[in-house]
Amino acid sequence: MPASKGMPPKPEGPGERVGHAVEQVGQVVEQAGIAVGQAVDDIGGYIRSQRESAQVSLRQLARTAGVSNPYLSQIERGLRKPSAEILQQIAKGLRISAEALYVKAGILDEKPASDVTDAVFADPTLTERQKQVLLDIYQSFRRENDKPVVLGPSTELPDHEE
Amino acid sequence: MPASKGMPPKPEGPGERVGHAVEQVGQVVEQAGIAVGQAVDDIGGYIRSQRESAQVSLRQLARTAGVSNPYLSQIERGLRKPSAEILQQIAKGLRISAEALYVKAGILDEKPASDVTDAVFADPTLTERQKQVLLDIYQSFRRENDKPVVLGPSTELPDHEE
DNA sequence: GCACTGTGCTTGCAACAGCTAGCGCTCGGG
DNA sequence: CCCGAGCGCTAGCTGTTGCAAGCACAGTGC
Repeated sequence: MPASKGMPPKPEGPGERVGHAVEQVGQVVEQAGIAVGQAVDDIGGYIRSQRESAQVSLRQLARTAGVSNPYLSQIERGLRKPSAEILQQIAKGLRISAEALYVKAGILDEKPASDVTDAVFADPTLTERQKQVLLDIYQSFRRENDKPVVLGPSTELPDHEE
Repeated sequence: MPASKGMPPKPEGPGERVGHAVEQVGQVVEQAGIAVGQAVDDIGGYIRSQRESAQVSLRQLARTAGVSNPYLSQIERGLRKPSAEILQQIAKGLRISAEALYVKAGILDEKPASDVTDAVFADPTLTERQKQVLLDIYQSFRRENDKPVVLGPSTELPDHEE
């Protein structure tokens, strides 16, 4: 495999034997990359999965997050270890909480689990109607997540358009 | 004042007039340092005050925290900006929560005292974006409850009295 | 064919984080 | 006096982070 800049070459080699060899080398390299990513608690893979489920390109996220797109690419592939400030910016671009990324990056402990329904009912700052509305939305979100992946993008697209 | 390494020289100059001038220059320098520290939300000053109230020397804290003592000195004086990992180590040495230092450093928002927020963040059945949407609605409901006149007294006043 | 726009990635570099080696100073003991 | 232990800090160095410039590739329209 020749050293090429930019996109990796297509696996369509000139001959089948060469092509098979190229594919095997590529798999070894990919597995090494995955091992590196997992060694840092896979924050890069998590960012990529969030980005893909939001159907946003790497460049678009880099722009909304305010980081360079090569650097975001390196982060997603586990080649670099971003600071908390960068994670904060990426979270802003993904419209998720920075805390979620901090937990994945290992700089913040995951909060103990507690029940949303009980907490909403017990909250003294909400009216009863507001509690019901919140819980209706909560339940509909959970129903969406119980459905097959086919229904996932259809709910995500309206948010993406906003 | 000659350029000296290590500790600053004692203000006991050879003459009173010289001594007074040295003190005034020293105060100006100190005030400039304080301004720099405040520009980064005074995480350095906060660490120093925690260390002093624990009656621990800079070297002792550096040792228990596992960071170099010159670096801890620079952090306290606002000359360097520590990463979250270093803050985590310093928090361990001070026996305080890392979250407290993250908040001071500006990489973590101070948590609203709410069980609902915790519960939503911890819920494994929601995606990160759904969590954020739910919490945005929750916060806007609470803001509405701060202005009962807007939504009409018939729904708000009974709950408000409770 | 071409040019254009978009995609994700490579490469090299500057700035910064964090460290080591060492400084001057204070204090206490011999 | 000396020495040792402790104090906080300076200066120089190395490795890492985050970036800009640029690459190859894919898709679209003329």
